[in-house]
Amino acid sequence: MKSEPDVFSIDDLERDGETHWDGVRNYQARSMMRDDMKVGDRVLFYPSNATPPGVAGVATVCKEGYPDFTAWDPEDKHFDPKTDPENPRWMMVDVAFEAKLPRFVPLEALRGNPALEGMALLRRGQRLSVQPVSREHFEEVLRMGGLA
DNA sequence: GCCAACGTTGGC
DNA sequence: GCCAACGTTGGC
Repeated sequence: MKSEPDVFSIDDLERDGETHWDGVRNYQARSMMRDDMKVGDRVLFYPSNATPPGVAGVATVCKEGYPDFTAWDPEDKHFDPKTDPENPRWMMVDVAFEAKLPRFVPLEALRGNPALEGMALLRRGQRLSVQPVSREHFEEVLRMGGLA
């Protein structure tokens, strides 16, 4: 899962313990949070638009897909006037802090590791803020970061 | 700041 | 349903 560090960083997650992953307004990402993510699933926390971008830590899903109520709040940056509270369009999950990686793993290092070939994050033009990661790739990233 | 990639919108 | 215009993402 990607987050811009100016908006919400791994340190913010560590401080808060857990958070609503609100504000996602992309159907593919919405569907993954709604359909695929289960309590206990582990998440790589990726600061995007960072210098450098990369994987900073690990979180776990602690609440499964439910309506992103910020979509109905006209004051919210991600307000969507077209979503119907009776039939919510945007969903989110809650995630809990697990760990910071002892060593931050920059995007450049991910790209340089042949074991990560095929990872969705490394595809050209990949903009999805929520993406699947295979077990093998996940464990490889943890190894690179000095965990497990 | 640039720009490639890609999603969304809206006229037809 | 097509597709041009436009907006956003995000690495560099």
